[in-house]
Amino acid sequence: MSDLDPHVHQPARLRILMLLSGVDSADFAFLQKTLQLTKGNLSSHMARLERAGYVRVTKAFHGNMPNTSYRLTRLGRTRLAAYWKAIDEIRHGAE
Amino acid sequence: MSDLDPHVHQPARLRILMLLSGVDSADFAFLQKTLQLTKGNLSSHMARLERAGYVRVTKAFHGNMPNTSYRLTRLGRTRLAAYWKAIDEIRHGAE
DNA sequence: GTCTCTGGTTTGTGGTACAAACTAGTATGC
DNA sequence: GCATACTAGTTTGTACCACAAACCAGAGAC
Repeated sequence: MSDLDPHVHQPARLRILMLLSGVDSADFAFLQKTLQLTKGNLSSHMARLERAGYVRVTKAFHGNMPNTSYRLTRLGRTRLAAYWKAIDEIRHGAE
Repeated sequence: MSDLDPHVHQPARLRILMLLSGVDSADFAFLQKTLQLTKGNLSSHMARLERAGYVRVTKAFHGNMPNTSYRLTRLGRTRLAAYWKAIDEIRHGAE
């Protein structure tokens, strides 16, 4: 009975992870705009995902402007897949 | 973008609702045993689901022993279905 | 200069999941 | 009958966490 990873099982983070799983990399502004999260909220979710090792953060400057971008790690990808598997088990009664 | 109902989007409650969706009615002891929750935890989840109108509680006596049983309401059933729909949207990028 | 905008992080608060402690009553020794 | 243990739950306390508001720092506009 594989349990639902609490890092993934949270609406905002699930969306973040799904988005990242399709784009190779995305920056803070893009994530905030597409997911409609407040900056503070997004910031703390990303910090959490980073601490958990699910995303890698890259801070750089575009011209003079700071820019933070995120990419899913292999671990993050694995855990996301495992999450969907666990969801399917709950949904379809697998053991 | 239908959001994930927080009453449903919680591991224990999701399991409870899925279990109830398949059995017409189940009592406290059965839920506790099959879902491996502590009594306190199960009690508060059920109280929450009742307050939300997702389950109906029936208290009765079996012989001399008190017995509390739960059944999914129509609302609960609807919301559970909506939850899976919302999950699918996140999973498959529907709008 | 100073005002405002971009790009975030830190802080405070309210809500909540959880288990431990408790309550209420029932069966079981002895 | 009196205590001991078990059934069937509920209440309470704690620790965590999601969220937004407030904050910080630099950049461009005027």
